[in-house]
Amino acid sequence: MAPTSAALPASGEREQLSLVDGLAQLSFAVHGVLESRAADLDLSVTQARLLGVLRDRLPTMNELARLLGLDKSSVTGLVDRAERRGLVARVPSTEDKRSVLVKLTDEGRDLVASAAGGFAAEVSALLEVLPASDREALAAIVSRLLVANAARRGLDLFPASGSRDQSTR
Amino acid sequence: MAPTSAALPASGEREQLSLVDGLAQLSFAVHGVLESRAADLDLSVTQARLLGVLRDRLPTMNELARLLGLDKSSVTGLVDRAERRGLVARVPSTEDKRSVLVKLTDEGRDLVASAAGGFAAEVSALLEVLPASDREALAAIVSRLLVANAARRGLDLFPASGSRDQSTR
DNA sequence: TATTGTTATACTCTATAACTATA
DNA sequence: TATAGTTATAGAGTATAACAATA
Repeated sequence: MAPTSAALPASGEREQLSLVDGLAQLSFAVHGVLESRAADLDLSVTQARLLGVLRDRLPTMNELARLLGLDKSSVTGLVDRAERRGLVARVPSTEDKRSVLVKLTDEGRDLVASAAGGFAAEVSALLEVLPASDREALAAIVSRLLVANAARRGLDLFPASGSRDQSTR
Repeated sequence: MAPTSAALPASGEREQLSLVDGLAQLSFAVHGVLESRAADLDLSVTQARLLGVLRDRLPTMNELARLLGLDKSSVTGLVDRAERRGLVARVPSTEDKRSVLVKLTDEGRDLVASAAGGFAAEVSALLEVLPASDREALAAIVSRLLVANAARRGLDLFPASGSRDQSTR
């Protein structure tokens, strides 16, 4: 189920990977790890993302839709299926009677911890072929890249640090 | 449609991104770029992958299934929809009358070139926030990482360089 | 009137199982 | 008998449009 080849980029003309092609292949590899670790727990990547988002948030359906980049009607079905499995629960909002909050159940929390652990272990294994100096340099550069782009788009890279939940108001 | 946050990893406790979390977020960012560039051309990521795989191959349905990591019945539908749009064509094999070869049409080739160009441009834009020295270091490290892991799994990172097509026999 | 969430509907993507035609 | 491909069927995931309840 894990896609092994990059497919779209890297038409394969050079003998050395370009940065764009390299990042594309790396991205597929990491995405494939996520896919297979989630599948081990009978989770799709989407369900895993849902649980991941809920780890440090108690969002409304609407906020969830924005966090996941989906239409609200898609989130209805997504949460339906997760709720049917006992991984999340809908909680009526007291502030606004139209709203519904979505929270992780204990079972959901266990499952997402498990998935995150497996994911981290397998990505770490991928990285073991690199010398420690490369890993340190890579961490620093990737961090700079993400921070700079997040800043450029006015996003919060560390949502749960300062104020508690509901970050995207 | 592009997922902005990493969601699963990065529970958000540190003030500095770990390498695993960073790679996860980077992977989501790159995947999101692929998604949105493909969507611009009314392609799903799956359709884009199909076209990408076909750029330098003339595989049978069966080979295509292995290349994409899908069941052959899934590939039937995938190719059906692409064929209906005029992006690929089925060609009966002369060697084995059971087999069907799948090839890119001219229109499909144009479209995938367009998609690849847009993808490269947008990923390059993401990278522009980095100093050139970081980009060079990143390219070198990512390349080492991919080559080492490919070698560890006995894979061919440069399929179309030596022998022509049908690499995964 | 505007917003929140759900429902109805439709399409893509995916898999399993059964089938047809060839080998 | 085994392999290549398709079909039938089922389910997840997604979106658009229409709706009910609440603001």
